[in-house]
Amino acid sequence: MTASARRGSANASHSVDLVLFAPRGGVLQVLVERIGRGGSSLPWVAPKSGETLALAARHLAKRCAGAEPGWIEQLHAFGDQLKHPARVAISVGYVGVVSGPAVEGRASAGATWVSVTHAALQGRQAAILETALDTMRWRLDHAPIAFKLLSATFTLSELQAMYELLLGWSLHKASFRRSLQAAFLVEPTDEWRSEGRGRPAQLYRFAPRKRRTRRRGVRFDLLGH
Amino acid sequence: MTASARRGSANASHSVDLVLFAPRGGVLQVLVERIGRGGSSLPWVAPKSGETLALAARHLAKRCAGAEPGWIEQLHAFGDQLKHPARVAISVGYVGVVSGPAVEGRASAGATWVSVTHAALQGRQAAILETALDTMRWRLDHAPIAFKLLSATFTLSELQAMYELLLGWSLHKASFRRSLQAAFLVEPTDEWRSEGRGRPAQLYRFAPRKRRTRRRGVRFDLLGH
DNA sequence: TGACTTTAGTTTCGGTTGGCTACTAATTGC
DNA sequence: GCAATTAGTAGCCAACCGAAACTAAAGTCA
Repeated sequence: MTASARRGSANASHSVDLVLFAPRGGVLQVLVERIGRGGSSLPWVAPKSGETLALAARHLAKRCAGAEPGWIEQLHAFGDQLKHPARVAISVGYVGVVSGPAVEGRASAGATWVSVTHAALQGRQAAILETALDTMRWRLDHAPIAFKLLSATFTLSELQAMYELLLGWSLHKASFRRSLQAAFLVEPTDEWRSEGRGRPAQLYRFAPRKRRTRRRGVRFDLLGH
Repeated sequence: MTASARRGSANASHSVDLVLFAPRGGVLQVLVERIGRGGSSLPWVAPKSGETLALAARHLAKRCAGAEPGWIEQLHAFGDQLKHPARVAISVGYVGVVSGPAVEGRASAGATWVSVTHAALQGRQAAILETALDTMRWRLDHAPIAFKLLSATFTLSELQAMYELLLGWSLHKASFRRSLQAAFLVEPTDEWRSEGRGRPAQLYRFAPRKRRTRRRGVRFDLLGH
């Protein structure tokens, strides 16, 4: 199936563009399609009439990555940068994450996993990628994105490493574990995993317990980005 | 000018829908247009070709409210609820705030300010309003929305009252002032204002000083909304 | 005049959070 | 046995934050 065949009408009014992130080889990578000489494009689709945006994005993700995204969310509508491969008036950006066996090897025909710093996107899609990275990183505090990228049971070091990979900076071990425990998000299993060197690590599972949400005051320190 | 005349083609591909908030009479109100019997609609427009989304939203706000919004921001693209007055495939939602003399009296022909709890919106526009309220409240921590709704100089009690009106709950006076001072956001003028009863209040102006942004750890306590 | 009310603004206390250093624990490799 | 490596914990300290209680300056009214 060619790229143009699966995109439907060439003069569609809008597109759904997908930024799909995956942890690969210890770095954060993004799925792009090669176009032209040296350039690349985000996967995109012109939704069929009657198909919801969210569903179109999920289908696109499944088709490109070969697996359901563990988390996916809409960013914005992008229309202020003109340059876009589909030449549509507006593009609705989605960001998602995916992991697992389907992501480990090479991507399917036409698609490639590349480091987020090496995605040669232009115009509107460059803006979409930038927004996607920002949004995913601050959504880490609000949605269990990192948990969805791990197996059902995992060590706390794996969890921390996943957060660090997604955030792009390192975290403090003791603080990480303390606030994790305080939030009642994980519960220990009675299994331990030995990874060769070093002390074996206990396995945990994601088991959030509902907590009362305290009403906070105004956080002036965050004002002005 | 009729509503249909200023909206351009009836079979446009997408619309820009605006949720405009204003502090009026001590409560938060939203600008709606009366349609049909008892129902109402958010102001919306079908952007001209070549007009950016952001600009279309700003022009719409100026036209409906008679003043430039102090803050305006895109929400999402909404397409999953079908019911919408423009019958377009997708609607790009914007949220903004406005205040001042143009907002004090009655709104211009066709438009009405109503309490956010009494806006009789349906389908897609009901979802847009709900998202707008959440996003605006959430953005209070990050953008100087409340400051833009006040005069150039204001008392700290006025500022706190504005935050409380926008948030919908009350704040603690001492904590509010302490974190405000710590963030170096305001500076005192040498003017004082007496409002009849009680001690006169000192006037402040919004004068943010750039601060180093400290890198935080992961906030597990926020996870799961 | 002087007590009372109203609004502005500050001080102090105590609990919670979160970064950091330094520690203990268990395993592999030599 | 001993160093290296990874897992996990303890405790200190500074920052933050909600609350109560305080002082300060104006108007109201007997």
